[in-house]
Amino acid sequence: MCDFNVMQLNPRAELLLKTLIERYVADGEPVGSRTLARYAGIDLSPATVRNVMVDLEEMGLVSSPHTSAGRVPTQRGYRLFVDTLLKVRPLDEHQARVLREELTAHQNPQQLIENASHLLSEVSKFAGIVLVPHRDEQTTFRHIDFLTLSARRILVILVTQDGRVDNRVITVDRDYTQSELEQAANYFNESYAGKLLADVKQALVSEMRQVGADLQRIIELATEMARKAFAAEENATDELVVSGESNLMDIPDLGDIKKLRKLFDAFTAKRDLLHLLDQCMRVNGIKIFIGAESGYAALEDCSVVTASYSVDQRMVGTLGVVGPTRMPYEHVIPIVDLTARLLGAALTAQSGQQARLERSGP
Amino acid sequence: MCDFNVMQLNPRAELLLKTLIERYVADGEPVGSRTLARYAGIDLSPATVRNVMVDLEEMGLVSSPHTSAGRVPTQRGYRLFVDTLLKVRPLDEHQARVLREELTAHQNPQQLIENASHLLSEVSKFAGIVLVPHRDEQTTFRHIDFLTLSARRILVILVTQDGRVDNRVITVDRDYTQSELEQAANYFNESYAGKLLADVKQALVSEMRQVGADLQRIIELATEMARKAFAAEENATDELVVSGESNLMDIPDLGDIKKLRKLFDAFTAKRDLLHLLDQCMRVNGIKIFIGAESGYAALEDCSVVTASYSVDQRMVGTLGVVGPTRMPYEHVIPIVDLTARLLGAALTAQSGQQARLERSGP
DNA sequence: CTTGGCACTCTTGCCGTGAGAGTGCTAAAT
DNA sequence: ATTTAGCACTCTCACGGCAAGAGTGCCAAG
Repeated sequence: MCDFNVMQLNPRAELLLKTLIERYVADGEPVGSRTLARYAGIDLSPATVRNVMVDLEEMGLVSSPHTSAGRVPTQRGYRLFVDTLLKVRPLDEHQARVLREELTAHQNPQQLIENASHLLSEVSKFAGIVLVPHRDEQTTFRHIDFLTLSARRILVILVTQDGRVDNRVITVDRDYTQSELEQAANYFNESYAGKLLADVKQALVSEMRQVGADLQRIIELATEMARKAFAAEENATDELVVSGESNLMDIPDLGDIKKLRKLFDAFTAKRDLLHLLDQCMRVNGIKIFIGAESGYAALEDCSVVTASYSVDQRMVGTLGVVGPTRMPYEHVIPIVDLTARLLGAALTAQSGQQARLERSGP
Repeated sequence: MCDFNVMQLNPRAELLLKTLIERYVADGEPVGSRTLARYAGIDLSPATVRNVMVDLEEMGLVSSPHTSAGRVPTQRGYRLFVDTLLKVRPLDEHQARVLREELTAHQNPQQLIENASHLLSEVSKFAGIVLVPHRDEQTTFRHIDFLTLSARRILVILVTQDGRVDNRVITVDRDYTQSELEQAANYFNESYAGKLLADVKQALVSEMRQVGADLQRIIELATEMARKAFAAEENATDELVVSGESNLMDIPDLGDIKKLRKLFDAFTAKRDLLHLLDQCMRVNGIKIFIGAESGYAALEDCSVVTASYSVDQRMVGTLGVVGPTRMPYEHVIPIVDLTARLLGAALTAQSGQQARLERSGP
């Protein structure tokens, strides 16, 4: 009869829904027809407003907790609101300055990521999350070091082009001298610097057959270790940096300790969040998950506002804010948006400078 | 009149206090004279028990929340309990095995630390914490790498003897070629491997004056960078790894969201916890802070059970469990104790193997 | 020193009540 | 046809009283 996806509201109903959500987001209390009439700035009697309310209720945009309470927005109501009614406020100049000052290129990637997460939570007053996908396809090899820790345990330090440092211990089948290891590292660093990690692996496989006997030993060694190091790299869960979780404890909407607990467990487990953010990677611009839309039980009373950030026009990660469904979207959206831009810019500045340096280098 | 520190309880009072605490820890409800009489396994009437209770109450060991509730232990009651009445149960064999299997030497130090923290929370069902002090005096230099990220930003990778890898970006005053940087790194690695970080710094200062002109440049460069890297290292807050915070949300004693919030903020801020754990470093064996004894407001309704762990007979860090004051101490203590031993052993095994390896090395 | 008895206190849950808020409906007004 | 006023109705919430239950404190007897 009436298709919800293309449902049309008359301007008055829109205005009322909009102010209803604004009021509800502001005080967290069901809003009645009288207050709504007053705040909408329209000259209507409460009775008329009530008539509109039953329409909105039929459309599933609002609901009343009980007979004699006001109305609250439903999930679908929020959805329509953010999709069509929301006017994003320009970001408060003070907050914008804080973000701009803190997210400068004078930090290494890890620091930048953590900073972005921290700032998201600080400025939004909710929890900030930043996803850093570690993908072979996207990372280029820069430098490797092998250090013996004990008899057959070797510390491998892997540096990628963008300055990320990763290290892990691998166990090998026989003893190697430090000088063997150094030769292997040198070989790696000279042959493969600047190549994609994936290509490095490829190359290693084919090289195994072609190379002369003198190099054979070193390559063999390097391959064994690199295979292990890279294999681990491949399986490594993407990194998720979460900040300001405890902000969520002040939110009365999540007052129920059990909900909070589920949410915190989700932050610890990270799996669901990773998956969610991963989906956002493809989308350009802001993406908003309201309540259960995310599909994860732990987030059912939350909304997640995300944006992807790009380095050199290439999307490399996602960041966002997790807060209660009743959050000031018009406020949170520009925060997430600006943070994504700034983080992207800061990371781009680094990789850009670096690329330039290498093109003109020796 | 009566000195609380040397107060003597007759055996019966001791027994009653002990069972009172055991009961209270078990159900979290004030225990009355009737139940107490029953559980103490002693043949006394409730009335007699009540008489003892007033004595204990006068000594400040128990208190009643209101007239017609049973008694609950006070902080001082817990203190006396853990000091003199507590019989530590041997650790459940299953749990002990889990710990032993997980804390093996086949992990790098970072992994070991995180694992220990995770296990502490997993097994105790409270929050686990591990302090990893980064101290120049205790860390020995192993290896350094310099990589240019962009014009004047250099990525310094510092590896310490125990396999910890640290990296940071430093900004320098003029451009350096990669080969200059390599020379500098080589100089460092050959001259200072195995020395204490503190000594390395010392040496650098004096060396500046003695060295010939050809090396001068490199040393100058190296010094500049190392000074920055080490300076940062010095200021770096010690590392604190916290796990299983969300376990605390299930504890009804901390039901008050505000308390929980304070506690979580403490985990994030880490400052107070660091300080507390730092104090424990000096003490051998288990140390227990009950309620406000720690002196930090955030921990006022918590107890902290800690133990230091040692590498090669030298205490290098502290670990422990944060939980409600009403916790099963006899259960938590052996967990913390064993974890500290195992972590120490695992770390020692690595450094030991390594020391042996180096002595016999080239 | 221990015990039984008893009055007393305090919490907890329950119920009813009344005020307040807001609705839904209907009939009148525009 | 839309808007409005009026009114009965419903539901929540806070309050107070009340009875049951638990446990104490004290006293006097064993």
